[in-house]
This record gives sequence, C-alpha cells and structure tokens, in this order.
Amino acid sequence: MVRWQPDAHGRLQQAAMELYVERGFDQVTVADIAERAGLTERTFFRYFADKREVLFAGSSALQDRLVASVAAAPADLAPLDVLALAFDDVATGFFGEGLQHARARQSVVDSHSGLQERELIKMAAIASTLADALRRRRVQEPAASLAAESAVAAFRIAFARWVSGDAGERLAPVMSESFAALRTIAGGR
Amino acid sequence: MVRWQPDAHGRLQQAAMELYVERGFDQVTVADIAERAGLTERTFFRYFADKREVLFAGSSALQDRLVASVAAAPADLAPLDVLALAFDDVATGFFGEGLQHARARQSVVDSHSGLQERELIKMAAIASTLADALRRRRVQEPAASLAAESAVAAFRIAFARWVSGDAGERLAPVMSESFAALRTIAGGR
DNA sequence: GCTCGTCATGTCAGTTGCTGTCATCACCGT
DNA sequence: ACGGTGATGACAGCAACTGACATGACGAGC
Repeated sequence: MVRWQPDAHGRLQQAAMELYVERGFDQVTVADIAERAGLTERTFFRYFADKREVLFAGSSALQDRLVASVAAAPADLAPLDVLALAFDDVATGFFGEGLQHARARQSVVDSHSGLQERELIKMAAIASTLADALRRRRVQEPAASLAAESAVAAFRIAFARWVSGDAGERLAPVMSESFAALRTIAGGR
Repeated sequence: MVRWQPDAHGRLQQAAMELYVERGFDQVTVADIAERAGLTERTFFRYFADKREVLFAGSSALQDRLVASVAAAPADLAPLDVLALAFDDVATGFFGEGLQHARARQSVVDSHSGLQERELIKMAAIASTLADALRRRRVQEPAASLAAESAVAAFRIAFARWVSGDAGERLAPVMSESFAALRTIAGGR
C-alpha cells in the first residue's frame, strides 16, 4: 500500500486539461483540478506556479531542443537558415494524433486572453534563448534578435495554420512555406 | 464646489506609475493607488480592467496611428517598406523628455513578468491589426502576418535599445537600423 | 529492527485581485 | 421643481496565491 500515487505532476496536468476543455478555463478552480487528481490545492501550487502554467509544461523541452539544434547546425549557414533548420527538426513528426491534443489545447488557449499572454511570453523566452545561441555563432546584434523573433513568428503562424487546417497534413511543409514567405519579405532571395 | 475632481483616469494612471516606481509593482495594492488618487478601489476597476492595464493606456493610440499610416502609404511599396514607413512616422519625435518617462515605465515593466506578458499581448494585437491593414492592401497570407510580426519585432528591439541607450539619441535612426538588419537576416554572414 | 532525517503532502489562515449589486447625490434638461 | 443620468461609494463575496507548520511513509545508518 503506497502512501502516494505516482506522477502527481502528470495527474494534475491531465486533470487540468480535461476540466479546461469540459467547462472552460474560467469555470474551473484550482481546487477542482486538485480534487480530480486526488490532491489538494496547495499541492497544485507546489508543481505549477499558477493556474495557467499547467498548460505550458512542454515549452521548455521545445526550447532545449531548438537551442541544441542551433548549436549543432553547419557553421556557414545564414542566421535564418540555421533557425529554419532547427524548427524543421522539431516539426518533423508533428502530425496525426499530435493534432488532436494540439487542437484541444489551442482552443482552450485561444479562448482566454490570460493564456494567450502566457503563450506569448513562452515564445518570447524561446526567441531570447535562440538569439543567445545565434550570438554564440558570432551573429551580431540586432540581427541575432531579429532573426530569432522573426523565426519564432514564422513558427507560430505555421503552427496556427497547421492546427486549424486539414487532418493528415504535416507541420513541416507548412512551416517551410512560412519561412519561405519570411525570406521573401525580408528581401533575401 | 464640484462633487468630483476632474480626470479620474489620469489621476489613477499617475498615482499608479508613481507607486510602482517607488515600491515596485508587487508592493502596491490597488487600494493604495486609489487612495493616492482620492478614489476607491472599486472606481479603479471601472477605469482599468486590472492592476496591469493602467500602464498600457497609450497602446491603443499607437495602434491607431500605425494603422492609419499603413492605410495612407503609397500603393506600390513592398509590405515591409510600408511598415517601416509607418513605424518611422510614430518614432519621429520620440526623444528628450519622452525618454525619462519611457525609462521609468520600462524599468517597472522589466521587473515583473506579468507586465511583460501584458506588453507582449499589446504588441501582438498591434501586429494583428497591422496584418489586417496589409491584407486590405492585397497582401496575401502568410506574408501579411509575417511582415507585421517581424516589423513589430524590429520596433520592439529598437525601442529597447533606444531606452537603454544614451540620452539625446533619437528613436527614428535606431529603428531604421533595426529594419535594415531585418532585411539582412535572410542573406549570408 | 529501531531511530532519525527527509520529502511529498495536508491543513489552515491570511492577503489581495477582481466582481456583482445596490445606494448616493450632483448635474442637466424639461 | 422634478425626474433621469452618470460617476462614485459601500459592501459582500469568490478564488488565486502564499507562508507556516503538521503529518506520516520511506530509506540510511547504527
């Protein structure tokens, strides 16, 4: 007989997601989430800084993977090519059942401005660390920050199109198109 | 003898700004702000949706001016040139005593992640309306959104550099440089 | 096999952001 | 004079979050 069920973090995440989808973010209290997970409100706040953060657990893994990919890219690529490569790396494999979860999650986020704010700051954090990674490759400011911010914008826009598009479609080609459009705008060939 | 002092909105804004600078955002309650403005907490929330919003009153004016500028731009310009023109229009005249206020405000925002989130969503709203304005000029998606997001990034980065740079410097040339850098990110080196 | 420290969790009380509702009372037009 | 309007105050209440302390299973070391 174990005292605590395992994976409290995961149970809280799943309970929160379910309830947000069922009732909407505002109609769910932290006590509701904790109860469904078999824990208390206080414990929720030991795992997540606030009621929103529970929806953004994957963000730091994404960030780490992108930074690693930038660090490993061939040395002679232009900044935007480095970033396109990194995002293509994470996008590969995004389709199918990933779409189901992404759609549910996105519809929750889209319905609440507080969640959109949180999403934006996560993306900004990713852009910031990508700019760091570019600077480590001797890209100067403000080019590094601009490339990082623009690339993240290309990713966000592609992701939004993918989520709201046809099932069966893959993220990677949508994103390639988005980066291509960015190059056209910025004036490169 | 008037019953109400005039400009409750402005008094609340000023009181909030003063207190945020004096004590830091977290150490100020809405009741504190209302008291300094000679009003009640409840009245604060009639003018501002929440404790953060009081720092972002100028955002909608900026947005309107940018959109108007895009609508008025020559018809044959490339999307990014239209946006560069619009931002140059609003940047002209940003220097001197504007810097003092901008610096104080920015140091408050920079010290609190909740305020950064709010700033990001304001910028995202501006990007979104700028994308609309571009689409009205027959720019297609995703180019319109990408141009708008990238231009806003260029603005944000330039603004940050201007605020933390030398006094006496003007915003407009810093921003021109930022837009120029944006055009180079797709190319080599 | 007992003890002791550790760690995840629970309990409880308190502050504060924010909302709904109703009362007040100067001002303005008729 | 009178009634409507609009800005404000007063008050009660909920829920997000925090700090402090208690509890009890587990493993390490004796």
